[in-house]
Amino acid sequence: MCGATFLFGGMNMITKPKGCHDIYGQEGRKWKYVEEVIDMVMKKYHYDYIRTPIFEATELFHRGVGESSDIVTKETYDFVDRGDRKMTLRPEGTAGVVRSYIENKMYGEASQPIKLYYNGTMYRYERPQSGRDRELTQFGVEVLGSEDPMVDAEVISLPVNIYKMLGLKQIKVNINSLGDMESRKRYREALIEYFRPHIDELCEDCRSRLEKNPLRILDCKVDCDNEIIKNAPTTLDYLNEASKERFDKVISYLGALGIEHEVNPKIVRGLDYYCHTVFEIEAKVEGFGSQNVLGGGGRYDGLAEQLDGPKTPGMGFASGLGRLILALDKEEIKLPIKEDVDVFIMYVNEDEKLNALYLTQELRMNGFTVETEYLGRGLKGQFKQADRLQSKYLLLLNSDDLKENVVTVKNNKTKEEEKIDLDYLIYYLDEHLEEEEHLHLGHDGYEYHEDMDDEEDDE
RNA sequence: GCGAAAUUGGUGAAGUGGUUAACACGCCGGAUUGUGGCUCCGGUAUGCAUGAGUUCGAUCCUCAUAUUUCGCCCCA
Repeated sequence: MCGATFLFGGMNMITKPKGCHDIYGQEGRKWKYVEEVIDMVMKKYHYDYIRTPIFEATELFHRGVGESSDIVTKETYDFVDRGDRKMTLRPEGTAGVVRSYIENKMYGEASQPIKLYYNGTMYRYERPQSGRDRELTQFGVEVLGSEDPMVDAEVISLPVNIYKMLGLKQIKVNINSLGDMESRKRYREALIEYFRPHIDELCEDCRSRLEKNPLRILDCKVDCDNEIIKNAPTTLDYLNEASKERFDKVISYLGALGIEHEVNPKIVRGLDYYCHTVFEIEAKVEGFGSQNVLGGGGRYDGLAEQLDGPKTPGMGFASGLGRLILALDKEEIKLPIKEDVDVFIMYVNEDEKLNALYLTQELRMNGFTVETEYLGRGLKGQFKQADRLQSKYLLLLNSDDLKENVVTVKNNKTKEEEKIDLDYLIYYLDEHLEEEEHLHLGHDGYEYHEDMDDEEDDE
């Protein structure tokens, strides 16, 4: 009694860190399901799973992601370890994967290009709000070693197809090209020249962006209706011939894949390593909030070299799992999550309990999902519990029956029950549960939603 | 980093400067001594985010802190 008061009333309860979440129960099942779909699609696209450390040397992110991005300059979780090494919890996935590619000399592997996918937590010290957490889960891919524009199209199609497969409908793909390094540099200079005379007409934030990251002025929300921004030169005006051709190919390949998209010159992306193709996928569903970018990515042909690796073209995307699930919720998409139990084993006395324990293991080892009683409840309570778990069959153990090597098996839907010989039990359950499976098959499993192939033109 | 709102049991919530803080759901028990899901009856134990202040007295008023939510910034 005192203990309870002490624990719950007296002390400050320890809570989860700001901007983090405990995911469990129905929410946990949703995450698990979505991750299963991701794994399945990645397998079909033949991407290899990679798992890199959650923390890396701080320098990796400064050299990789870039000094001008906010993510690195003021949003990282940094710490010094006991050996005085400067470490950082990864704020994004690409830098670590490319580091691993170089360190493990994957460029030397026989099978090229290297196609990798990851799914893991990232950390950013930000002010939390809807769709933005300090610990976030992202899945994504990196393709290293091919500069074929087809790769760009494939990488864009991947998240789009995952979203569609999950049933998401209201999404929009924005795509743009920054051009190669030369185009990008020329554009940046032109942009500064263009904005400099108008600097006083822009908002305060934009003034500070001018030298540091002028591309970002383009998607300023304060000034988005400002004529100066509307009339600013776009990246596309500054593409050289080769870059322009390349971009046209990406667009045409996307068309071949049936991926609806819009060329939006305002998409510039925040991370320094991008060149050529950049894209973002927005959730357009009502009431989603301001953090509506589900995923994005682009090409980063210079990154490997910047990290002291061989010059290697790269293309990737990252998508926020939390935001994806938020979008699924907002579109009220029911995921086919199965959580029901095949068999609930009921018992009352100690002798029956021993048999229950044995049978529980036996059935589990034979592939059934089995639950039993752990709290010493009476039969009434056990029936209730079995219903809560939506158990398909009930096993009632009875000392007298056990002497004759039989148990009562009750179909919890039809309420029919019969006594089954223990030696025959597994065969019996197998047969009866299989019938149930057939009924479910239409609703379960992964299937394309009808609108997957026929796109409407509502743009 | 800046701005706004919120925080009442296991859950959803109503409410008040003053003896026992509604109601509902859930859970546990009983009616039904080993066949439940309906119904009826009872129970759910010093619970109003944390800390300080004002007051004879605070869940309520004030301040601080934490967390959550929403927006800015930025991003997935």
